[in-house]
Amino acid sequence: MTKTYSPKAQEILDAAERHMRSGGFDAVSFRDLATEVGVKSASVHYHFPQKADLGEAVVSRYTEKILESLGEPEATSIYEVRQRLDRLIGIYRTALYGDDKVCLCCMLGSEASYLPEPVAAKVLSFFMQVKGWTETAISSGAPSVDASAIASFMISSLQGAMTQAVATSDKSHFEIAEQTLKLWVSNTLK
Amino acid sequence: MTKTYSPKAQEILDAAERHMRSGGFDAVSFRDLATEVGVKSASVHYHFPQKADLGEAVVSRYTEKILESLGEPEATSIYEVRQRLDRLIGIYRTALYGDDKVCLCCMLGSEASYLPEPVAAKVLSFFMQVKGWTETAISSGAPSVDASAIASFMISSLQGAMTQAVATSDKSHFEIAEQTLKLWVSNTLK
DNA sequence: GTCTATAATTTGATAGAC
DNA sequence: GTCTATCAAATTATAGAC
Repeated sequence: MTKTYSPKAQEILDAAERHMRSGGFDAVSFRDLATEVGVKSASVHYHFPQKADLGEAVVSRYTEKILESLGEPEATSIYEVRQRLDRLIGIYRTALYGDDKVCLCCMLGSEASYLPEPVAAKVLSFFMQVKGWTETAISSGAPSVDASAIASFMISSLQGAMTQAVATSDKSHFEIAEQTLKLWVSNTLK
Repeated sequence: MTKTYSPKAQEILDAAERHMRSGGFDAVSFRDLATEVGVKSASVHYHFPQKADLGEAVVSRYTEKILESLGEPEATSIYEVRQRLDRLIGIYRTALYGDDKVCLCCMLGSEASYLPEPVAAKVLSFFMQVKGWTETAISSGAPSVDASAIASFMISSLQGAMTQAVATSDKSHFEIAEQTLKLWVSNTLK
């Protein structure tokens, strides 16, 4: 079901994703994208007729990338659950440390009510899938805990830590969240 | 040091704040604001010549509102620390439940690198002041804990919970964060 | 796939009358 | 303080040639 894109379309998606992560949906313009990838804006419209199409494509591709790098969620022990949760943390860590930006759906999630409906739907889908992955990881290796609540809280904390880190140009907020969550998880899982 | 605004200027600030909370800085336009408050766009420019002026004013006023409603931070016991932290939680709760939107600096914080520099500075100031208030609340009533880390983590979690709640139209993410944080705080303060 | 050309709209912003 | 009038620039988007 994964759509494939030509190299140029991928360049466009890369640029669009960067801009959306910096300033939100309105921060991407067809002309700017075109200039950045070395074509004219009409060519960008050829690949993605409407801006909502572009938004959907960016979010879908992003969701696939993330789920792929998360890998299989199933765990067979509490030790493995912790390993899976470390992967989740790593996703956010990579986003923040790699680009000094908030992650895509952290940005677009805040703007949900402002987005074209199909884009908002993709953003919702991202959150459902990431939370689903996390729940599966927890409940498969630690069946007696409230996997849904733990997943929700971890995603909340990691996302907010990224936002605070970007807002203040101080990544220690993320370090604190990571440390605190790991300790909290090991006290919570049993 | 608090600037005062005419009733019309306040209406403009109210409308601008709403739009910024929905879709970020770019989601407010002078014409839309003007229509909403019943004047022409030139009149909005009279009150706030540049868009950055408007942004600064919105964030400054917001910061003052929040700090005023937080009240005095000093606590004389762990019980009082918990009361102060409940007020902090209440700020975010009110923002989410009152308007179904993320709080202002949650939105603008993510966009920090995209904002006009003076606006970004005001957003940074918001975070410093709210974190400072929280640190004072904790350290005054519970001197032996790491107030800075607790403050950072609470703000991260509350903000991320709001984002997740807005992105998924599901406020239970906030309820979970609130519950979890309260339990975590009572285990952490001693 | 990419281009030129262009349309229709919106944007931030200013000058000057009332 | 608000208005009319206007501007230059930027925006999304389309038609049609190559």
